[in-house]
Amino acid sequence: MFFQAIVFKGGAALARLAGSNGKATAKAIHKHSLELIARHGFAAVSMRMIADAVGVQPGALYQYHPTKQALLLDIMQKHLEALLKAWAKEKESETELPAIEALERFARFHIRYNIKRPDEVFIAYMELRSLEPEEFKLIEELRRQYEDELKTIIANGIKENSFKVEDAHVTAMATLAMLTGINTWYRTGGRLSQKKIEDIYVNMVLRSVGCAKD
Amino acid sequence: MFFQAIVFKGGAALARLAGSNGKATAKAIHKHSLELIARHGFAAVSMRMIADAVGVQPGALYQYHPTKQALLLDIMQKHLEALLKAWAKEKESETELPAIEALERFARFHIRYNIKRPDEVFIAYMELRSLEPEEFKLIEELRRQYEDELKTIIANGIKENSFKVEDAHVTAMATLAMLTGINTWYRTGGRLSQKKIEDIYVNMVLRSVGCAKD
DNA sequence: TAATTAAATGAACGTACATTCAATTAATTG
DNA sequence: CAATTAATTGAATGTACGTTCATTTAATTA
Repeated sequence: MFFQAIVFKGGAALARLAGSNGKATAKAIHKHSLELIARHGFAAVSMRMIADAVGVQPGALYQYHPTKQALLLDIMQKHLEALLKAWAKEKESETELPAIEALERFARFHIRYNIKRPDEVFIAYMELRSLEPEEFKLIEELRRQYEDELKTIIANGIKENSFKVEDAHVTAMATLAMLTGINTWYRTGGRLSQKKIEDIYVNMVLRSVGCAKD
Repeated sequence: MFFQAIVFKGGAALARLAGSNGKATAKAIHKHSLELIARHGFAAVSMRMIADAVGVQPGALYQYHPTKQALLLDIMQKHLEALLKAWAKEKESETELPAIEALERFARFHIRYNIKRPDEVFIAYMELRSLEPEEFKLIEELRRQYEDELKTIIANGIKENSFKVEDAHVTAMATLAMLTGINTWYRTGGRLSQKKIEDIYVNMVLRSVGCAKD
């Protein structure tokens, strides 16, 4: 007993001496698993890899999430809820905008938000298949809520005769795919400024619904 | 020896009796791994799962691909090469089309081709990260070739003054993202016919480059 | 400070993984 | 049909996986 207590120093303390953090805060786990899962995919990331990145033993992770899957669900859910909340806040400034301006505002919001959180966006789209049916339903519902925001804007534009569009749902899906696709090629410090890219996309979106800006 | 030969019947024969195929043709392996990888992701699919689907023992797969990764590379490479070949054939009918018509032709081709091969498209996009750097370069080069086809069409449209577009590259990326995104929501037998969907998207694409059709 | 609760460790469990290989079976060829 | 080559099996190898847990360490509370 006595000897053991002296000889086997606490692993966290040793890890800290070796440069690791050794503090498995929920925030640190979230941050590191986000990066690892975005880079390698959920199935290719092990709890050991996450633990290493956090600077902790694998077992410590189970203080925060009961399973590996629960960790993934947490990442996706937090992302989508934050996205919805951010959009709700954006909306509340001016509630009754004409459809054209509402669409532009949505497009700019979506681009900015997604460019700032490429890992979350990628995971929320790519790892749906790693969820259990029940978890999947939960995430799909949040995603649907967000898509509905755009669908409503487009439907309003049709009603107002601002947009010449055949189908609000298909148009919303096409628009979202286009906007979200920025993440596949955009890198900070590239040829074009973020503002410039934003303008190009907004222009394309507005034109594609039949209301050219220029 | 003698007894063994009688008692332990060839596994392939037994599998065949049990309803499985037991013939690991390259085609069968390709087909089943395509489906499995598209559904579960490369990292989540084991050689055992593929072997089961084909109706064969895992070891038999190694007659056709030296590693699991080589199998993935084969799927992606075959897909992109077939895509490029199909587009080359589509082009050869009428070589010097006006940019507007060339863009419409490309859009329709892309939609049709991708809707017919959702698994290949999904894998070629999603599993890039599962490749080694050298393999990645190979696939990226094929993808770049395809993207360049659209970029050239758009650049020609700018030269001809048919398109009002700020940046050929960004416009090409945005257009491809929009078109490819159909696969995320399209299901055969849905509310809209394939022709209708095609028309809606072509309309949006043409409008987005500043040349409305109607 | 003492008692209590929370967090982290290190080692282990059983399972599944990609891959290999000698032996067997099937297919091809002369 | 005999000889040869190719394909497949079944079993094994070593590794890594998610998760558990008694024990130790740290943090909180009284």
